[in-house]
Amino acid sequence: MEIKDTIALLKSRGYRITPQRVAIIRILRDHEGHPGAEEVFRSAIQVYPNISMATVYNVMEVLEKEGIIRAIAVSKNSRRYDSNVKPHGHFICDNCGRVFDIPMKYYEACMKELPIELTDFEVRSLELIYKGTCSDCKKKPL
Amino acid sequence: MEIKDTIALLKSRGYRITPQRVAIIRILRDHEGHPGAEEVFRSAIQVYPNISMATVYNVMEVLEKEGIIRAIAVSKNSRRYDSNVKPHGHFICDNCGRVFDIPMKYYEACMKELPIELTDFEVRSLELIYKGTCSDCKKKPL
DNA sequence: GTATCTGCAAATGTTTTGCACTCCA
DNA sequence: TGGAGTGCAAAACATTTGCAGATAC
Repeated sequence: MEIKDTIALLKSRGYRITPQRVAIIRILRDHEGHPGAEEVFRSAIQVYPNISMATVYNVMEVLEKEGIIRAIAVSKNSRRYDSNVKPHGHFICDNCGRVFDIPMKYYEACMKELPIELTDFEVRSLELIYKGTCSDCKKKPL
Repeated sequence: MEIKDTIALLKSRGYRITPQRVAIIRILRDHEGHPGAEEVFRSAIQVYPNISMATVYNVMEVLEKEGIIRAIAVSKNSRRYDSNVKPHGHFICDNCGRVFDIPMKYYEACMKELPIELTDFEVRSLELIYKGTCSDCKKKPL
């Protein structure tokens, strides 16, 4: 999604367009991988030296709630964000922590596979998470 | 798996069989749902009033490492444990936090669906996580 | 006997909160 | 101008760690 479309969406939902929010949206769009809050903060502070982690978390929460980004629970205490909200899976390397996108062929099928007794459930998201060791980490002896 | 088999397995891997470990294994076997560390602790303390959270975490880590249980990242700071290690997915209710087991028909297929550029990756686990609202929570107005 | 395990308390790291100030609409 | 948003510092929270003493084998 274009930055101006994201901003228009937020505006239409009653959010104020602050420079910090715009900066973070831009950072996420320009970021290659799957940054965590800390990483977003480090980029944001270059633009707004006074920005705080609280604001980063605040903005990320808004963006997630509005479906503009997706949060990935990588491990016990660390979440990463993905600005690609189209259905796909993730491979998380237990060693280096990097996150890789994986296609998700069976998305539609998985969305329909809730057993009968759970038909009243409302599914809002579906996550497919592979964990293991990436090829780079496999090469390193330790 | 039978309790005595679990114990035999741990013993064969060089772990000591302490009464705390046996108690926790028993608690997990008797537990219906998907308890968190706190819940396991509350049960364990009935049997061993001196047991500490550190021990619970220690035991859970051993059990997870040895493939006896599975950890599920429910949300930012909360993990649940599942003593059913056969491939299946989970539905997590965003409202009440309960975890429901979901069959996973495409497990084998998903395990094989890594794209060519990721063929050197070693997959150790696969998680399918549905999130949304369970039927009970949908009934309650708020 | 001794290396592993436990229990305690303190530390860690991430995320959240309270509150005064700021600034977008 | 007024209320949503920010920044700060402190709090909250689950989880981890260091270490002395206990204990399985």
